[in-house]
Amino acid sequence: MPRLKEDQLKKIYEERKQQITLAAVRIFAQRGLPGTKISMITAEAGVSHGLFYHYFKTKEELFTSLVREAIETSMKEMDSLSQLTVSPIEKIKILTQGMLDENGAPYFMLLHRARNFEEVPEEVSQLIQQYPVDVYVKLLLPLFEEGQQRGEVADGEAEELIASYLTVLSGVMVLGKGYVTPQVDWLLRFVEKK
Amino acid sequence: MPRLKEDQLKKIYEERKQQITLAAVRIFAQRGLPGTKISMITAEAGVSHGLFYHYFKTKEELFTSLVREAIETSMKEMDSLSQLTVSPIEKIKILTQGMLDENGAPYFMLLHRARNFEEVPEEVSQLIQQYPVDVYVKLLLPLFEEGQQRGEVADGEAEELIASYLTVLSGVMVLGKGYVTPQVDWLLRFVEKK
Amino acid sequence: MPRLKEDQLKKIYEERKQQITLAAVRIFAQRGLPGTKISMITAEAGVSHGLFYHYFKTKEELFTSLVREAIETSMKEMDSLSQLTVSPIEKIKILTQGMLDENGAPYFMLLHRARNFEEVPEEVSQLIQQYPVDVYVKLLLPLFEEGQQRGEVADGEAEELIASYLTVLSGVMVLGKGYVTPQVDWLLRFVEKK
Amino acid sequence: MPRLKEDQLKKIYEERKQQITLAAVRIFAQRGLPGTKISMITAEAGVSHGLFYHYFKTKEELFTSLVREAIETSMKEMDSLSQLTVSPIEKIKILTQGMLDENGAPYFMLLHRARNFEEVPEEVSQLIQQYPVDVYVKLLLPLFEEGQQRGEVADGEAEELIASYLTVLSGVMVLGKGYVTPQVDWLLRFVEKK
DNA sequence: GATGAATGAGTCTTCATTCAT
DNA sequence: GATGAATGAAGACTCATTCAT
Repeated sequence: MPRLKEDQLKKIYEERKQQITLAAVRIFAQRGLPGTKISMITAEAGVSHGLFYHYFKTKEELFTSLVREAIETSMKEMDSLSQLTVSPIEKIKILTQGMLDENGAPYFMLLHRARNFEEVPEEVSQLIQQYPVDVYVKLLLPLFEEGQQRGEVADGEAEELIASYLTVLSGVMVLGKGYVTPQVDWLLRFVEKK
Repeated sequence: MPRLKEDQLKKIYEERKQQITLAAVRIFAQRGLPGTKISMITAEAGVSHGLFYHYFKTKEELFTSLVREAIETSMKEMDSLSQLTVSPIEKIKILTQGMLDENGAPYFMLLHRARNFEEVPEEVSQLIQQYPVDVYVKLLLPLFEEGQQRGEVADGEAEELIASYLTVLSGVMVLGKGYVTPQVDWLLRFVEKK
Repeated sequence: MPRLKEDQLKKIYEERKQQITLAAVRIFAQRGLPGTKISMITAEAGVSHGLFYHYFKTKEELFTSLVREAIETSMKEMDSLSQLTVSPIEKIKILTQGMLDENGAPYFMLLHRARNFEEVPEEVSQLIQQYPVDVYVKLLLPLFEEGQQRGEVADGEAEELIASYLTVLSGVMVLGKGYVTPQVDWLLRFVEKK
Repeated sequence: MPRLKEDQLKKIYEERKQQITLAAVRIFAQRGLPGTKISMITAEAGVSHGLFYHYFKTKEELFTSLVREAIETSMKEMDSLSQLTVSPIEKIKILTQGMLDENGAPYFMLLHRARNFEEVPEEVSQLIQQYPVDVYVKLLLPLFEEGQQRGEVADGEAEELIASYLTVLSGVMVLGKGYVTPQVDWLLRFVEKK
């Protein structure tokens, strides 16, 4: 029988896993799947490379689970906008700020990499196909349409407007250091009426 | 006719080199340096992998020379804007169109990869440091200032506006397939006055 | 265009492949799949470990193909007995000699390992299930029945006799060095009448 | 009652050790030394892998001690034949039955593996050299010679006959599942006179 | 005694690069 | 110039072993 309570073991397990996961997100985001070596992740996490395999089956498996997580998180965040009790344009502002947030960036970067570049595991390809940009567009459609009715959001084909705006936001997010991040208010020019 | 023969050989040499280079740009742009295998390049170019080394010393060397070329080309293009005899906002439109041009995209992608991600050869790091985004900003500054004076371009700190716009354009370019590419006129909202 | 004729390349390719294969058979037979390291095979074959992967996809793939080959060869050999124009007991003697033959032993050892021991690739398990000992028994049944009718072969349930004899022969073959190989005439006592 | 407690601990110790040992014999016999992972043994024994190292220093040490045990047991069994008060051929029958006994098989398999295959620890090699098949032959020689004198055992060079018979029995034993185990009476044909 | 987290040596495998032809 | 056989450094992954709890 173990001296350590099951709880304690569980806690250690989850903490270590989280620790490695966080390191992995950062490095995957920066270097991509083929550019990321296990040794980079474990060095960043401060553990031995052997421990990686105590927690994850393969590099690909971890990458895949991170992409899955990123999709879920981004869907949830966009969805949660509808709960807020502010005007549409305010919601769009919040969305914009959220997407430019430093902390979220690595996840978006991951998605970007999964979506466009590189050799990715089959499962990632499938996930990406299941959640094309279009899904986000549909999710945001009511918000933008309401904004148009209220005269807050620029007229025109709402779906294209949303898709274009998401492209811009994603692009900005993906670039990261080396580029100047535009002010939120400037970015909103793309969608504001007049 | 040894002369003729020499010319022919030279021509074949250049053609082959170009053939491999074009393949390399595409694949480097899509997969990055570590994600690109020599075999991918040579397969795409339709030659044996051994031949690669007749034309290039190493994978890194090719990557580096492509980055150098990309920098030169982009500098030249921006510079050439000043020769045109159209209004500032028109020039910015042309710039925008140029950057979104399909053909140019791979080069920009390459630059993007060199600028942000991945392990790159030392020489590439140096090139990138010599040509930060700021250099482009300075290059475009007269154009935007003139635009502001004429009331065509949005007010505000011109350098930040340029840098931000370049971020937006670069971001859009980098995303590629999987995202909706915004229309040029729509993108111009970011810099247009009113 | 290659300087070497396609034939020559093909020849080199086949020779090298054969060279590695032979080394592999010996070592797999002696050490089994998990006991065989790629470095052992390539050292025995006198090539670099990298070359192994020029000719084979994985260690498992090679093992599998060898098992397949072993099955085919053994089936063919038993089948070819029926072509001979000698008495049944003579054929059984030839079979016995053939199975004890040093050269064939590694292949049988391989089959034995695949049949009984060790972790083997899924495909090997399937092959082994498709070709149980029973298949050999059926193949030899006419031969033994004719022998019984002629009074050359011991009476009794022919199928069990064959199966038992194959067990004995396989066992002897599998043991190899460290044990005394029984004389063929002595082994024939198991099946000879009286 | 520290005394009682000590006894109990000792008992638990021995039981656990036995439990792991039994699991190890089975798996070593089936998979060989390199094919056996500590985790397989501990899973089979139903304990954590860490516990293995409370009872054994290394995998090799356990394997070696098992081989030693197998040698001792087999020597003892053959030796005990001479105590019996039955005819030589009866004794040979008992020997045969003993060797085919399911329970003993794993030990013989172990010996077989140690004798022929695989990478074994230096100490095992030495044990095997100290107890070649020849030792068993010498042990059984009086028995077979008596059998020949009585006309129960086939004529001929007794030592070769014994060695050959041991080969046959060992072979049958080693094959295990997948093969038909011959009946004892049928195997005796090999040594019986007539 | 017992557990499982942690480590690192050893293998498998990939792939950039060289080189004989 | 062109090819593909050959090499070996580097990276992914496994697993025996240690050790804190």
